[in-house]
Amino acid sequence: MKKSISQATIDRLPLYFRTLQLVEEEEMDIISSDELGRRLDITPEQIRKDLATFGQFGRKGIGYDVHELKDKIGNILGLQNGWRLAIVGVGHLGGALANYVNFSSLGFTIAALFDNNESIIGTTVNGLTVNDAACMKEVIADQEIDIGVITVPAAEAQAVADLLVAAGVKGIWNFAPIRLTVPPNIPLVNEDLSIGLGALSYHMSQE
Amino acid sequence: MKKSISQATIDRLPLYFRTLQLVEEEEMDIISSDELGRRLDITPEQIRKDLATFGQFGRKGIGYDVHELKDKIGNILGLQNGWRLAIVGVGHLGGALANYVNFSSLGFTIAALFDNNESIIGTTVNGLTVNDAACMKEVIADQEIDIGVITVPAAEAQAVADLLVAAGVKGIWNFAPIRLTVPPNIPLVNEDLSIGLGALSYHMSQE
DNA sequence: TAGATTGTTAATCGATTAACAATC
DNA sequence: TAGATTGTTAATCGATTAACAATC
Repeated sequence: MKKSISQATIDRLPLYFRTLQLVEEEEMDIISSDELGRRLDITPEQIRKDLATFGQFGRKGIGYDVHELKDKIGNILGLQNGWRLAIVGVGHLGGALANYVNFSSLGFTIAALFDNNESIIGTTVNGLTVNDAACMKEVIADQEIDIGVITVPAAEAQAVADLLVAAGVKGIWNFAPIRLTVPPNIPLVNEDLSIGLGALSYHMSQE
Repeated sequence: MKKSISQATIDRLPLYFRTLQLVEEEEMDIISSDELGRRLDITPEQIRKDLATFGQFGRKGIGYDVHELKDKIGNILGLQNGWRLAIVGVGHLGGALANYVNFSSLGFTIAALFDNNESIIGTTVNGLTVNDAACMKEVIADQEIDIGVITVPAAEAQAVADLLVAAGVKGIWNFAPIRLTVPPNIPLVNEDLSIGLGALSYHMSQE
């Protein structure tokens, strides 16, 4: 299972997947690495190299079957698992994510919300009632949650991560701007907005 | 001006900056690359290499002056410019960003909001009145906006980018899941949530 | 002096790009 | 057959890691 695929390759797969979804809606049946690359600003060689990591998906002289390639990439990414998410911290960002529609097109379901603020617990966001964070263990088991999304302040994030791991989530998506420590078998992805904004500022200063 | 610093290095600078801010609050005056690396899960060699790209900031046998290094990195990132942001698209995500507090600690100011939805125009979010997107050019000039933040649906994102560029913004931070085309002198950073979520799903599927 | 730690050069590792045979 | 396009190997490029002299 440990084939050591480069993170750069993995990070491009969702882009391929999303573009293939769009291409599918345009009712194209075949696409070349050239056309896919043109749409994503990625070289066709790079795309063929990425795909070759996982097998042979195309036909020489023809290109790739759009439906088939989309499904294959979806399977590589594990989207068929239909992962269920719980958002911990229903502030502005957590609330926005609870309403984010693009998740469902990738096969994810937001299935539970948590907060520890009395004035937020019990309210309804996008059809889901906000649970008391104290009930995390039961609700996560009950709702068969796979992924914990952390949108609490940095100071509380590690404690929330610990609770989520104890409750049995299989992965963590962290929006708090802090390094978390989790067991090595629990994948963790950090979404750090200050990196992008900082990089933008840097490039704007170079002109 | 084109020294071609690696993007990987640039992306780590905001992490260094933020950690130095925290260390400063702890009233530490000196920090070693070892300690900084421990806090960020980055090797000390990597940190010294990154910093060496921009000059000599430390003292052999001693370490780095926390205040001085923080200021130097802030200047490299251009944070002293006090960039002013405008958010276009005050839906859930745009609204969340408008309320996001971490921006100000990096020296950014959210100075204008835009939408084209009649029922949102004129409302107040975090103390700012939402402007009609039709007035973008005047408001952006008036408010001296530097950065346009795009939080509209993918289908509208390119048109918004064109408007922002025409209005004179110096950089674009794009949250719409689509590749935008902007003039080469306008830095563009894409914030694509499906990459992180896709990568998380991939890693969870490998266990 | 001994210990600590930087800045920098050299070595290694890994990712991207180029080239092209295979083949539809 | 001629043109198109993949899959894969080789070449290049760039980033990280290791090592260590300089020096506080």
